[in-house]
Amino acid sequence: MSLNDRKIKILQAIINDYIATAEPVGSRTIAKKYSLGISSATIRNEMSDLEEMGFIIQPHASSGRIPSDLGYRLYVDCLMQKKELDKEEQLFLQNIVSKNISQIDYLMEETAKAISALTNYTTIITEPIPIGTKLKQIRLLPLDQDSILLVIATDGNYSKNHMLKVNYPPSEDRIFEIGKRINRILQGHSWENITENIISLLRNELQEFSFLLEPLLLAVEQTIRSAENVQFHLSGAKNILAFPEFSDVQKAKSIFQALEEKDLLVNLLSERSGSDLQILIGNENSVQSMKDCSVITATYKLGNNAQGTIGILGPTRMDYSQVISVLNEMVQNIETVLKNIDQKNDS
Amino acid sequence: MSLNDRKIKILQAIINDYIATAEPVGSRTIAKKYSLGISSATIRNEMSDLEEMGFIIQPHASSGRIPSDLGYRLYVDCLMQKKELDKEEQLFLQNIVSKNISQIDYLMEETAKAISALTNYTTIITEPIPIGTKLKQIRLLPLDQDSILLVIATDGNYSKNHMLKVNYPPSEDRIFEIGKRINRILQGHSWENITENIISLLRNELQEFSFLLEPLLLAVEQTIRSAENVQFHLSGAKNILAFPEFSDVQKAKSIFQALEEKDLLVNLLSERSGSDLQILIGNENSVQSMKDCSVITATYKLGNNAQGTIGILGPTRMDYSQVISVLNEMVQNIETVLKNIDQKNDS
DNA sequence: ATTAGCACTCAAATCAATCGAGTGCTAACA
DNA sequence: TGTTAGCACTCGATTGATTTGAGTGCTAAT
Repeated sequence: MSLNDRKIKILQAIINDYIATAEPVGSRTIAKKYSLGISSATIRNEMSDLEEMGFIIQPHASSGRIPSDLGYRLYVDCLMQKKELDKEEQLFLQNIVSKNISQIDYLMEETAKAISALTNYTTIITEPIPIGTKLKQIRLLPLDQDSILLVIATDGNYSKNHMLKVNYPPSEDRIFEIGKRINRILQGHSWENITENIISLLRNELQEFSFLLEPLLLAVEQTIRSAENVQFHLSGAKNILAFPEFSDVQKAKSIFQALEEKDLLVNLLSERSGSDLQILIGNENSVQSMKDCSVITATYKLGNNAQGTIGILGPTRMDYSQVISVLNEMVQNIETVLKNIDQKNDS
Repeated sequence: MSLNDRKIKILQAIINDYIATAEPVGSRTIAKKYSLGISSATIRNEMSDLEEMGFIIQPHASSGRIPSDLGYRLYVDCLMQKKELDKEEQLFLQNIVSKNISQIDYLMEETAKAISALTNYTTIITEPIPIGTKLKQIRLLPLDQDSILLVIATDGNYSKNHMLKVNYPPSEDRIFEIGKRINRILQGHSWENITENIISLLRNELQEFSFLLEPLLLAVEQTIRSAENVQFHLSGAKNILAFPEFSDVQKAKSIFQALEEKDLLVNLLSERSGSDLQILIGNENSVQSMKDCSVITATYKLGNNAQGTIGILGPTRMDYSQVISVLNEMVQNIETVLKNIDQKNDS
C-alpha cells in the first residue's frame, strides 16, 4: 500500500476541507466538492488506507475523517502550497515596522498586535537580549525644581528613564556635571561588575548628593534586569475563543492558563531544532494543555548572538500557509531594519 | 409592607449565599444555614414580599431567588459591612507602589496586575493626562559611533526615548550642543504650538545636521501624542472564564470583545457621578454586553486637574466589600506617593 | 403572627426512540 | 483488476417522554 497520487489528492482535500469547516470530512463531501473524477466508494477505500497509514483519524465509527498530527505533518512538509500575501497585507506589516524603529519594545508589541489582527490567531514574541548587558550611557537631566530625569541606556539598543525626586536640588549645571561623573564611573560595566569598590567611588564623587546613591543603584539594577529579562509580548489571546475546538470553556481556560505562564511560553518558543522556521503540530509541542494547538515559530536575528522568536499559536487545523507567509514577511521586515542598525554599529 | 429588620436579614442572607455559590437560594437553605430562628415557611412569605418589592428575582417559577440589581444596590448602599484587608494583602499592595514610583506607566501596569491577582476579577486602569501637554526637556545623548539617544520629557512626569541612527555622526560635544539648542527652541511648547516658524528656527540651528530634523519632529509628535493619549492598562481578563455565569462561551466572548474596545472601556470608566468611588451594578452601566457585570471604579488624583481611574470588573455577584477595600487601599497608596511628588512640584 | 403540611411547578436528569451522515463490505461491471 | 452501486450497519445527535427533586404558594391549625 503506497501513498500514490490519488491518496495524496484525497488527503489534501480532507485537510483543506477540515481547515475550513472544522467538521469531520466524509467521502461523499469530497466526491461532490472536489472533482477528482472518482466515486465516493473509491474515496472510501482510499480513506481506509490513509487511516491505516496514520494520516487521518476517525473520531468515532460512523463519522467522517479528520487529519492526524501526522497528516498535518505531511501536509506541512510536502503538500502545502505557498501563499503570497497580497500587497495590502504586505504594506500593513511593513508599516508597523517602519513606524516603530526607534523603540524596540514598542516595535515588538505592535508587531504582535498586527500579526494577531491579520491572522486571527494568538501571537507570542520573545525578545531576548544576551546576559552581561553593559551600561552604555547614564545621564541626569534637570526637569523641575525638584525632579531629575535619570536616563540609562544599555547594550542592545535598550534604554529606560527614571524620575528622581530631590528636596534640595543642585543647580542645573551641577546636575549635568554629576551625571557626567556617574557616567564616567559606571559606563561599560555590567551589573555583576559593580563592586563595593565602584560604589564607594561613586559615593566619593557624589559627595553632598549621596542621597542620590541609593535610588541610582536601584534604577541601574532595574534597568539592567529588565534589559536582560526576556521581554515578552502576547497578543490576540481572545481569538482562541472564536474557534469551535475551544468552545468548551474548560479547554479554553486551560489554554488561557498556560498563556499566563511566561516561563512555559518562553520554553515553548525556544523548543527549536536550529531551523529558522519551526512548526510544532499538536502533541509535538511539550505543553500538555496545548495538544490541540499548533505553534509556528520563526527566529529573527539581531546580529551577533542575539535573537528573538515570533510564535503564532492556533488550533492544529490552522491555516499553516497563511501563517508561514506572514511570519516570513515579518521576520524579513524586522531583520532588514535591525541589520541595518547593526551593520552601522559594527562599522 | 415595609422593609423590616427581618426582611433585611433575609435579603442579606440571600445575597451572601448567592455571592458565595452562584446558585439561586431557597427558603430551606436560609432556614438551615442562617440561624434566624424562623421557619422556612415564614422565610418564604418574606421572600415573596422581597420579590414584590423588587429586591430579589425568581429565575423561574420553582427555583430559589437571586438578588436583583436593586437588591445589590441596597446591599451596597446600606447592608454591606466593610472588610479590612489583612496585613499581608496591605503589604503586597504597598510594595507594588513603592517599587514602581519612578515610572508611572510601569506603576499602573503593575497595579493592574496586582489587583487582578488579589481579587480574581478584571482590572482596568486609565491614566489620563490633560491635553496641551508641553515639552519639558529634550536632550541628545551620544551612544555609539552612529546612534544618538533622543530623550523627550513632557509635563506630567512623562518621558520617552528614541533611537536615532546617523551615518556621519557629529562629535560628542557637538551632539550635546545640538541637543541644548533644540531644547532651547522647543522647551515649553505644546505640539499645536510648533509652527512653521519654529521649525525653520530649528532648521537654522541644526545647520549641517538638517537630516535630524525630520526624525526629531516625528519623535516629538509621537511622544506628545502618547503622553496625551489616555494610557490604558488591562489585566486579568482571563479571570472572567472562571465564573460560572460566563461558562457560556458566547457570553465570555462578547465580554472579551468589549474588553478589546478601548474607547468603550474608557467611557465605562468615566461614567461618573462626581463621587470618588462609584459602583455600577449590572444594567446601571451602559455597555450592553456587560449587563451581567458590575464595575467598581475609584479615581485617584494626581493633583491639579489630572486624575485617573481604576476599575474592577466582575460578575454582579462580585465580592463588593473586598473590592472596595482593595480599591481604597490602592488609591490611598498611589495618592500618597504622587501627592508627595506634586507638592514638591508646586513648591 | 407563625408554621406544618401539601399540592403544584418546572428545570434538570434520565432514558428510549429516531434520524442521518457516514462507513465497510459485497457483488456486479468495465 | 480497479471501480462503483447498493445495502446493511454504526453511532453521535436530536427529539420526546418520564422521572426527580428543589423549591414555591396556599391553607388550615397552632
